[in-house]
Amino acid sequence: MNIELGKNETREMESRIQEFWDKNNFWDNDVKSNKKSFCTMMPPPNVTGNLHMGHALDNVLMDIMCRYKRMCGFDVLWQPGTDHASIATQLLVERDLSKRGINPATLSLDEKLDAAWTWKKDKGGQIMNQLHILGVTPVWHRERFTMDDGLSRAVTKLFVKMYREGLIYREKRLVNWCPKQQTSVSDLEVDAREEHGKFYYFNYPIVGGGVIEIATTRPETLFGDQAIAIHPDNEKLKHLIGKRAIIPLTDIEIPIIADVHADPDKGTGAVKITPAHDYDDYEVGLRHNLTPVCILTRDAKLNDADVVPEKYRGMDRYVARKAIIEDIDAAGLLVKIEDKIMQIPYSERGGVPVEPMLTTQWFVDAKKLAEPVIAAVEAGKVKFIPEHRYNLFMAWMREIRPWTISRQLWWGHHIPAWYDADGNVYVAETEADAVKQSGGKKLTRDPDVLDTWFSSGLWPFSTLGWPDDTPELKKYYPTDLLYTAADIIFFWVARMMMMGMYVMGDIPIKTVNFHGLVRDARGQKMSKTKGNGTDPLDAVEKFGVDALRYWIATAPIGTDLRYSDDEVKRGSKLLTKLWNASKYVLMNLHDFDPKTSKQIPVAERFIEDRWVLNELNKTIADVRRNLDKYDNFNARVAADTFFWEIFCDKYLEFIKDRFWSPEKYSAESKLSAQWTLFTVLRAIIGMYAPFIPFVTEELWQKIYKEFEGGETLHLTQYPDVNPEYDTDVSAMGAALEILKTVRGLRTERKVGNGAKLETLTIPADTNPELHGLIKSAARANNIVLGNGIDFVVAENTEGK
RNA sequence: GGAUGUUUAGCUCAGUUGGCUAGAGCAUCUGCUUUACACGCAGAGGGUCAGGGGUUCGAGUCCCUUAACAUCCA
Repeated sequence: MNIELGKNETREMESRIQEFWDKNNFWDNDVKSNKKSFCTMMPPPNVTGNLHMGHALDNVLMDIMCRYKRMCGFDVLWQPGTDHASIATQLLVERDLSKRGINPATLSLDEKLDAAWTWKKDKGGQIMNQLHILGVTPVWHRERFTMDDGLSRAVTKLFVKMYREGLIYREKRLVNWCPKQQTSVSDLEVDAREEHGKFYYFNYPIVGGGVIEIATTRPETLFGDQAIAIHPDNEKLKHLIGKRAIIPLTDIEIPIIADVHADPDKGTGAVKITPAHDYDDYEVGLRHNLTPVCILTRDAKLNDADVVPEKYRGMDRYVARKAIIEDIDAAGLLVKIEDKIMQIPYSERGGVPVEPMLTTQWFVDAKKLAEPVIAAVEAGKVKFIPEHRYNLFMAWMREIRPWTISRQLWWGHHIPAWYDADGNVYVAETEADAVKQSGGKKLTRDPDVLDTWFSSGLWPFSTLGWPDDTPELKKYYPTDLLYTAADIIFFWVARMMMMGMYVMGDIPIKTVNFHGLVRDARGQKMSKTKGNGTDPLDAVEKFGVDALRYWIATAPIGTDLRYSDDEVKRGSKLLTKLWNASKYVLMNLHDFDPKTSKQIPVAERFIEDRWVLNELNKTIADVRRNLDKYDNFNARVAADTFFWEIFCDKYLEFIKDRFWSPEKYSAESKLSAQWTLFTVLRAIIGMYAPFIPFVTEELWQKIYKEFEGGETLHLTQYPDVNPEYDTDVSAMGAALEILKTVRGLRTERKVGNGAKLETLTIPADTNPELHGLIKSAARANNIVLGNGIDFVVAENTEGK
C-alpha cells in the first residue's frame, strides 16, 4: 500500500465530502426494502428561523443514531421539514412590512398571505441549508412544510373528523387573551413571572348601612363585579351573607353570597367576584348563576359597558387601576395598600400580561384524547430518556385542560368552519360542502387560524402521507426515536401523542430522548438579549463540523451542555490524532498489501497484537451496547479510550521496534503487526463514523475503499465483535504492570524516557512470551530475570 | 406552595445491578525536540463523593433527614 496522508485541511475536506454525499443521495430510505426500519422525525424548525445551538444539538444527536442504524443494516427514514410557526412567523412578516413602510393592518388577508408566502420562499430554505452544513442525513428530498397541500389536507380532514366526533367544539368561555397580539393563547403560551405588586384593601358600602372590606390585586375590574363572596363558615362575616353591597364609584348593587372560594384566612375573608375577568370567579359565577360582565376591550382598556362610568372608559387597565384607587381613596373607602409578591401571567409572544377574556373559541377535548395516551404510556409503550420525564409527562397529561386551538391571527391553517347569517356553524372540508350542508345559504368563513401545534402534532403521520393509506405509514409508523429539548414536552410531544393515538391508534414515538439546554461557558442560558449565544456555524468555521459534532456527542443524557471554544478544541485534537495515527499506520503498511500479503492467523500473532484485537472486541461490544440504548456519550467515551489509550499510546508504541529492527524478530513479526494495524484502524474508522463522519469518510476513501468496494464508509457495516479476536491475553496484564513500574522508576531516577537501559531486571516468573515486548517497550538492551523490577542505565546511549 | 432533578478533583463532568486503591478532559507541577502527532509523550499533585443519620460483611451507589441550586407546575 502506497498511500500518503498529507496535511488535513479540515474545511476544504469537509465541503468536498459534503458535495460528494449530496450528489449521491446515499441517505434515501427504501420503503420497498425488507430491511427493518428505523424512522425518526426532525422537530420542524420555524421556517423562517435561523440555526442555533439547540437545533445543532437535536440534529447532530439524531444524525449519530441514524448513521449508526444505517450501518447496522436498517432502512432509515429521517423525515425533515419546517413549521409555519403561526404567530412567530406572522410577527416577522408584519415587522418586515412595517420596515418597508407598509402598515399590515391596511392589507387584505390575501395580500398579507402573499407577503408571508414570499417571505417563506425567500427565507424558508435558510435553516435547512444551515442544517445541511452539519453533515446530517435526513432524506432531504422528502422535506415537508406544515402548510404544504398534503399536510394542510391532513389538518382539515382531522379537524372535521374531530368536530363530528365531538372532540372539537366551539364555546364561549374564559381564555387567556394576549392584549398585544389580540388573540387567544393556550395555557402553555403563558409564563408566570414573579413581580412586586400591591394588595388593595377597600370598603364596599352595604345597603342599609355599614361596609364590607375586601382585598384585591385587581381593583380596575370592580365594575364587572357581580357579587361579594364570604366563606359560609366565616364566623366573623357570615352575618352579612344575603345583604347587598354597592360597588364603589357607582350605585350598582350586588349580592353578598356564601361560597367556599372565599378563604377566611386570606385578605379580609371577603372577595369581590368578577366572573368575566378571573378564572376562579368564573366558577363561582357558574355556581351562583351570576352573569359575567366584560368591562375590558380586546386591547385591555376599560370598555363602554353600562356598568363602566364614563370617566374610566377607554383607559388602559393599569391607568384605570391607579385612577380608580385614587377615587376610592377620595371617597373615603380605601383602607390600606400592601406590598405583595405576585405571579403575573405573561403572554410568551406578546410580552404583556394576559387577560382572562370571555370569548368564543374552538377547543379540543384534550382530556378525552389524553386517556388512551395515558394508558399506552402506562403500558410502557413509550420510553422516556431520562426516565424521570415520565412523571412530568404523566402528571401533565392527567391534569390536562381543554386546549384552545383558535387564534385570532392570519398566518396558519384557516379553520374549516363557515357561518350563515344567523350564526349557525357548518364544519366541512370544503366551502362547497359547507354550503351544501346549509342548504345553499350564503356563508362566511371563520376568520381564525389554528394553533401551530395542531398541525405539528400531526407531523409523525401527516409527513408519511396520512390521510392517504401509504406504504410509508405502514412501514415507518410508529417512529422509533425523537431527540428534543425538554421545553417542548407538552407543546409538541404531548400533542403528537394525543393526535397519534387518536388518528393512528398507536403512539407516534417509541423513545423520546430529552437533552439539556446549551449554555455558555459560565453556565448562563444562551439568549439573544444577553448576546451570549454562539452560532453553530461560527464554531464550524473555526473548528470544522466534525469537531463541533464531537463536542455535541459529549452531551451527557439529560443534562445541560456548556459551550466554549476550548471544549470544541478537544474535538479538533481527537481529529488530528486520528489523522496522524492513520498517517503512521500507513507508513508502516507501505510494503503490505491486504490482497496478496500472507495471512497470519490471529492465534499465531504476537501477544500485543492479540491483546489489541481483544481490547477492540470489548470496545466494539461496549460502543454498540451504548448506541443501542441511544447513549452517545458513553459510546464515544469507550471509542476514545480504546483509540487513544490502547491503540495510540500503547499498541503503536509496542510494535515500533518490530518495524525499526525487524532483524531482531521472527520473519512474520512485521506481517503480524501489519495485519493487526490494518484491521484495527479500519474498525476505529468505522466506530467513529457516526460521530465524525467527514474525516472518517476521507480516511476510508483513501485507505480502504479500493479493497472493500462500495461508495461510502457510511453504508458499510458497523464494526462488530469478531469471535476470532477472543484469544487468551491474560499474560498481558503483567507486561503492562512492569512497563508502568519502569516508567515510574525512570521519573523517580530522572532518567528520560528516551534513554536506553543496559539491563532491565524483571520478576523471574514473568511469562517468556512477554520478554520481547518488555525489552523493546522499555528500551532495554538486556533482560535479566530476578527479584522485583530494577534497571541499569546504558552508559553512552547509542543511536542518539 | 407542590413535583422532579442536581450537589463527586480548582473548572466541566463520568461512575451501569452496592464489591479491588473513586475516574476522564481542562487547569497546575515535573521531565521529554523518542524517526505519526508539542492539538504530542511519560509522570506527579489534587477528592471527608454537599451535611447528618441509618441498612449492610461492605455505601459515591440503597433508605431517612437537612441545606443550597436548577427546572417544571400552581
